[in-house]
Formats: sequence, structure tokens, C-alpha cells
Amino acid sequence: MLMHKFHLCIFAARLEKIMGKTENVHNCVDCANKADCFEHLSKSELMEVSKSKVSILYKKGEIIRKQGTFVSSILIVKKGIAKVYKEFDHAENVSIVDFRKSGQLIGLSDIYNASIVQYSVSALNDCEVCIIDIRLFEKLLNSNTGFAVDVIKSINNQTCGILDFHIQNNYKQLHGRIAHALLILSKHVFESDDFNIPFTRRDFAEFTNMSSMSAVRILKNFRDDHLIEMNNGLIRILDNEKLEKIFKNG
Amino acid sequence: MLMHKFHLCIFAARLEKIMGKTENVHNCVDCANKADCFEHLSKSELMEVSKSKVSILYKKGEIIRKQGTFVSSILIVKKGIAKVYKEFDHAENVSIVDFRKSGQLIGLSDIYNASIVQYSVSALNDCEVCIIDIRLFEKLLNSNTGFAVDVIKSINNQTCGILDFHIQNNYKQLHGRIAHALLILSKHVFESDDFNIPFTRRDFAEFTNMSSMSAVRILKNFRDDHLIEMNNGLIRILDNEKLEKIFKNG
DNA sequence: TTATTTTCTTGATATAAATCAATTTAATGT
DNA sequence: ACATTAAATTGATTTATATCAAGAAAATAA
Repeated sequence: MLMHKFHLCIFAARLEKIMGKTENVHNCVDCANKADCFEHLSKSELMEVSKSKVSILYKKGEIIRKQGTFVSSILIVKKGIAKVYKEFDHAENVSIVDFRKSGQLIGLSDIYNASIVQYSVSALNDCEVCIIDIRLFEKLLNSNTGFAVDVIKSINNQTCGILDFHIQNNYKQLHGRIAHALLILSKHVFESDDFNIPFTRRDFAEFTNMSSMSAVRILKNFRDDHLIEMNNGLIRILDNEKLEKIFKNG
Repeated sequence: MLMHKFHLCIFAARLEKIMGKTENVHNCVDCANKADCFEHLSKSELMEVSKSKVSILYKKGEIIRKQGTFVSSILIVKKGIAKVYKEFDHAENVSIVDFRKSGQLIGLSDIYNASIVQYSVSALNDCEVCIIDIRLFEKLLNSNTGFAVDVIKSINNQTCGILDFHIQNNYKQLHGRIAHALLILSKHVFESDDFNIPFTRRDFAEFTNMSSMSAVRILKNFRDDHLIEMNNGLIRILDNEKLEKIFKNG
């Protein structure tokens, strides 16, 4: 039933694009979830974005963008949390690169760089995503310095954290890695000490580069030691300081 | 003796800056090792860079930029190869992030991002480095869209490769990692199948995140199997295909 | 040059983490 | 509500890699 409703939504959005409807339901000018860099666009530039963008709903687990396809757009997460991940060996192995939430951009690293999508993206929970033609995005970059500067800011902000996470991961052993992941999730992704989200043991494993059995064991350790609580999907951080300590000590 | 000469060089360059000398020996307009993004600057903009930049010589092993200090400049490698690395636990542990060579920029990821230097940089061999005030760099970004676009291009180009290397590293075991490192060094850093450079076993270990003993063992394996040759500092790749295979199979 | 420190090398041992295997629990589709 | 598939769990075993230790070689300083 829900599935059905969902497909209708996608269909409607796609139809809108196909039909060349010039007025979107959601107007970029008044959008509350605008990415930071769009603040520097003029009203007319925003109108141009409004006219050419589409907004799509993705159901939990759906693939939003597939590694290896041609780059054609920049995405902006409006609702939900998207998971950015790298596939290896024909998707047999996966490494989660980052998470993106409301107001955050996806695909910035493809601009003027690769014509091929470098990372797959899927919906961790139900997501609403705005899709902007990359040619429009690049046109705006070429005509608006304030915008370009803000895009540089966004890129640096994103990659700095990601690279750091993965480099640190290399240096830590399992307990430190899971502690790190929990801290990142609570402080930067969900921004709360408890979060109810379909974040599986496997996601933990793919985020921290370990086997899912190891992730299970360590999460169990943490639960036994009352550092966290885990009940049917809800994760709650009970002892931030101890997690920080475990993270720091490797 | 050489040391002495070197210190004089640095001193001269620093003196030049202090004295406010308006003509540098090396003029940015005619510089052959310009970073790509400088190609889009006008002659007057390049003259401005020329006037305010300094060119410094660093001896093999010297620290060019130290993690944790305040960001004040963007660096351009003119000669030699610089090593960008992250320090952990008060520099007891180190992870090499990237290498930069002639025409490549250092510090792009700090622009409009962190006020604190994120990675240390040292000279792998003798280096000549141009130092540009970050305020001038940011001023140019704000006034020249072509320049901003080229900087985005450079940033994406750099970070894409770095992130990929480190994510893949997490997934591979020792042989695969060393093979990967050798391929990166020969194809992208030194751009030759043999290179004579002070690249120690420890550098290999810090680049691929393993103990230096493991690096020694695996390099020995590779030498015994005639995949590489190593004699007093010279490294020569003998069998690219086999290395590729080892890299791919993990 | 000799002395001294650092890096390299190798074997033996310890340990962390993956893999294998088998069961339980939860999620999903019909 | 049932059947089916997928995810979580746990113990036993194996494997990869780090650590320890001690000597050789090389680089650097005196």
C-alpha cells in the first residue's frame, strides 16, 4: 500500500519533468532547507534553479545515485539522511564514505572533475532530494563569484571531515572505530544522543571497515558496559565521555 | 657547507620580504611551474602575486608547514616533492596523506574552512616552494570566477584521489597496499618506473598504514619475486602487471 | 676517520580480527 | 497469519599482522 503511494509520488515528479511544467510545487526562493551556498544567489538565479530542478522522494533503502554512471546533476538533500558509499569488487564490498542530511549537497566533488559518478548514494530513511542539472550549477559557478566561494567552502568542509575520519580509522582498532562512529553519528549526523533510524550492524561495519560480526561483538560490549543502549532500532548514547576516551585511546 | 649555503638562501628570501623588495628574482608571469589555476589570472593579477609572494628553499627532511599552526598562506611547490602528513598522539604516529610536486598547491583545503593547519608538510627531497598570502589568494577568488572555478577543479582533483587511496587501503591487506603505494608513486608522484629518492621503509609504512617491519618484509617479498629492484635508494618497478594484479586482488 | 645514532632486517611470539558455522531473531512479502 | 528471506548473535578456529628483540647495515655527526 505504502509502496504504491510512493511509486505514484515518484511518477508524479518524473511526469512533471517530462511534461516541462515550469512551476514546481516547492519554490527555491522560499525553501527552508536551502544549501548554504544558495544564499548568495540572486532572486532571478534562484528562480532559474526553481524552474529547472526536480524534487524526488526516495523510500528507505532506495538507490539515489549509482557509482559508475554519468554525472548529470548535483543533489540536495531536503529531508531524511542519505548514505554515500564506495563499491568494490562489483558491489560485493562496500565502504560508507559519508552521510548527508537536510541542506547538504551531494556530488560537489564531481564538478569539473570526473564525468563518472564516484560514489553510490542511497536513502538511509525516507528522503526528499532536489536534483539540479550540473550544467546549470556550473553556469552559476562561472557567473557568480560569491556562489563559487561558498561552494569551495562547502567542498572543503565536507572533504576535510571525511578524509580525517578515514585516516583516523586506519590507525585505530575495532573498539576505537566503533566509538568514533557512534560519536560522529550522534554529534554530526543525527545531532542527538539518541536516534531511531534503520542503521544496521552491517552499516556500522561498512562505515568503520570491519566485519559485521566484529561490529556486533563490540556493540554488545558497549551495551554490556552501559555506554550505549540499543532496543529495536533505537540507539542511545549513555556515556559520551567514556566513548571519547575509547576513541582517543584507539 | 651546503647547509650553510641553504640558510643563506632562506635568509635572502626572508630578507626580501622584510625589506619589501618589489621585484622578485622569479616572476610569476613567466614562471614555468605555475599551478594550473594561475593560468586564468590576468597579467596585473599575476604581478600582484609576484610582488607579495616569497620563494623559499627547503632542504630534504625540513618541515615546511606544521599541523596545528595558524593558516596564513597557500603554498606552491616549484621544485622537489613535498610530503603531506597527519600527526597523531603528539607526532608519535604519522599517516602520509599525499605527495605534492612541481605546479601543485598545498593548503587548498584550508581556504574558507579551518584557521588551523590540518596537515604537516615536509620536504621529501630538496624543495623550492612559493608562499602566497592567503588573503591575497582569497581576494583573487572573490574577484575572478575563472580562477575560482579552476581552484574548485584543483581541489576536487586532489581530494578525490587521496580519499580513494585511503578508503581502498582500508580494504586491502599488506601486499595489496604496498603494491598500491608503488603504483601511485611510479605513476603519479615520480612519473617514472624508477626513482631515486629518499623514500624510506618507514615512509612506505606511514603511507600504507602498517608497521615498518611489515613494509620491510613485503618489499623484500616483491624484490625476491623480481617485481621490483631496490639498491641504495633507487627503486625500480620491474613488473607493473603483476603489481596491478596484487593491488586488485587485495 | 672513527664514533654514534638511526634505519633496516629477520626470526620468534603474541594478539587482534576475520572467517566459518550454526542458531536465533527480526523483517518482509504473500 | 504464514512463509520466506535477511539480519543478528555467538562460539570455535584460523589467519594476518603487530610487537618484541637483537644483530647488521647505513647514515650522520664529531
